[in-house]
Amino acid sequence: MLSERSKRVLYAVVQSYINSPDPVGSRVVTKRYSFGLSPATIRHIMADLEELGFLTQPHTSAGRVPTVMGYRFYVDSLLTETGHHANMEILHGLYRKLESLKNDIDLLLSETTKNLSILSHYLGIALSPLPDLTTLIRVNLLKYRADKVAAVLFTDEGLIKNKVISLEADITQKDLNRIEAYLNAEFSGQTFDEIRLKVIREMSREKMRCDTLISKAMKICREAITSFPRSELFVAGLSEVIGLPDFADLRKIRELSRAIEDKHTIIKLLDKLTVSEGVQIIIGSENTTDEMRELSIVASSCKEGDKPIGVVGIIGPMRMNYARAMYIVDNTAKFISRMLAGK
Amino acid sequence: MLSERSKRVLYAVVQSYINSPDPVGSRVVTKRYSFGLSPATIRHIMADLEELGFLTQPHTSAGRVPTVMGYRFYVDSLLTETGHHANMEILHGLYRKLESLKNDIDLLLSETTKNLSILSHYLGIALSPLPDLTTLIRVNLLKYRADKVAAVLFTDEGLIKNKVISLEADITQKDLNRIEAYLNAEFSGQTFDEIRLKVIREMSREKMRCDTLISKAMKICREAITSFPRSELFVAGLSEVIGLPDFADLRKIRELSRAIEDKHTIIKLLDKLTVSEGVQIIIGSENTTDEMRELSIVASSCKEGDKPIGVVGIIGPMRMNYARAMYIVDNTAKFISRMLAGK
DNA sequence: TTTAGCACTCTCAATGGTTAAGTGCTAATA
DNA sequence: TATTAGCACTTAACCATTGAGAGTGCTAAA
Repeated sequence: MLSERSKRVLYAVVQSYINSPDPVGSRVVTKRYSFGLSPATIRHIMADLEELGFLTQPHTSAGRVPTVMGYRFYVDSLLTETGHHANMEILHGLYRKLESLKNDIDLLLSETTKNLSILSHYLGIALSPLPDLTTLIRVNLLKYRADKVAAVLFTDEGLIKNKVISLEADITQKDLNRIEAYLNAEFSGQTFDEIRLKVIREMSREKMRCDTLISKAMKICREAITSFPRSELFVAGLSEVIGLPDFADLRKIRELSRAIEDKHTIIKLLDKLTVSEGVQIIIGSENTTDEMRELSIVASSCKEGDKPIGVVGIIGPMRMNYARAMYIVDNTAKFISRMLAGK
Repeated sequence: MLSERSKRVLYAVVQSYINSPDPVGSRVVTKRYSFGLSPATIRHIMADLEELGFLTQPHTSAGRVPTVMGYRFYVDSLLTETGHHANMEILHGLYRKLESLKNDIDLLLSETTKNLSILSHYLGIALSPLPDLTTLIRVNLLKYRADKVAAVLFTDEGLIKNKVISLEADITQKDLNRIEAYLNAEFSGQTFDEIRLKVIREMSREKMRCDTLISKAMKICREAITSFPRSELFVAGLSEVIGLPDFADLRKIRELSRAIEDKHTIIKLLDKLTVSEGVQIIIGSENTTDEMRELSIVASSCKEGDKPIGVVGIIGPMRMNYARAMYIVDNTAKFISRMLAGK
């Protein structure tokens, strides 16, 4: 439907615009990219591309700028290309430093976002896995002061969380040990989601039987699990983004920083990407979220074996260096996956 | 040295400028504040105040704006005033919601920063206490996978931290229990600082004796303690600050967000305030830090009894509503102190 | 099908004039 | 002597105008 020549022109326009934020006119296309055609011809082609929805002009006498469709075309043709062998030794240098954080996923992800933002000059983001899908390996209950218990939850992701639980009544460590054994027997190996359900069911039944030990166990379990932090979002590099010509407007920065503070919006977006394979790209209004309609996301999920372990990515302007971003995100995700696989 | 009349004028100028960001001229002073003097006289006084360094003009034909000295005068006279009884029921409403977080200081502080920024429309900040001064209550070591140990550290601040430690050799839970008992006997009740020192001394001695159990214990202890997170900084409300007329300039926002990302700068500043009593105010370049030379800090430390538990505060422009900020920070600090005291 | 030529449109930067605010100074006043 | 009125001066901010420059679409010729 699109002639080979039109494609080449479109590609050139997008690339030129990504390189510098000036609307690109017919002249620069002929000059910088050797088509062997005059500006007039290019104009014709560009007019066609505009009619088809790939380009727009900010105003009548300006050059053209890609639309979401235009970026999408560009990105899709990037995806079919064979891997970019840009030389980024820095990347490996940076990630080598992270090896020592293997044991602390939160810290690992938070450092990773910093790396992402340093490398890309955009916003680095990372989402730790949804607790629903992580499975519990073991619980340990430790008495802490008279009426408080620290529950230590071990999960299959190397993630360990603790939570202090207040009890009305005093409790002995011995009782705790029995509760602990019971909880482990009952719930270990199951996902948090399953456990949540079971606890709710059990609790409604327990009311009748009134077996204090088990009901206490359930109470502790519920406290520990319901308060288990939702999947956590790490963000870094806002200062990189401020200063980009695309964010010259204060309002845009404000919107972005609000989105970062909300976290909710971004988490929902990334959540969808947890399961998908490879680098995912969402361009501008492809995003249904309103705050994101002028931003693009390049993200990839990390896996430990088959299990999704989190999402890492970059948020930047639509006019993003997609090739570079994809390269960075892809390698980062692979690096983390490999590291967590223990290799 | 400053006549009573001059003081009143200076106070009026600062207050007027805080209320709206226009340089204040002699006319508005006479109009809004009833001095019973003509603009000409006020001009004389303001010229004197400028010569003394309390005021400046942005340009020849503009009104006057307070200097750091001017703000300092204003704030100092605020401090001598009796408490402001502004009615802020919202404040108490907000903080009631935090009661449930008593058991998780990190979460508590992070929510507090949000409250601070909502209430003040400036940047809310909170610093968790320096680990050097917190004392260890107990250690528990839990085996986790074959060659990994989870160390759970209980401190006197309700703060519980865990840390996964990788060992070269396999170890049984039984050995762990003995190590645990040893560590508790040796170190419980001491500050992290003291423990750090002891461990270092012990380790150099251990090399000779080569008692594997103790040397293992020391290794674990060092790992667990040295990696104990430094005092953590929580920040919220950047989007509140963007949009303030004082931050119309993109560069300022960029500087601020860089300072937030660094954390280091702000931590160092707040650290000094940990020990001091009551609300502390640092205005603009009173700050030796360069990034902060156009910002003011209003902060107060929280105490549990005598023990400093952290610092909460607000960062905003020099042209800050100090009275309000002081009120908010003071009450927040007191609220948290009270809550942690168990009342 | 491509291209040269041309009139048209629009932004951007510079210009200049006007207004309004606020000052400092001087001289008169209480 | 302290205060005030009056006045000339300075400056930023606003507005309209202008011209340059860039890029377009259209038409007609190659």
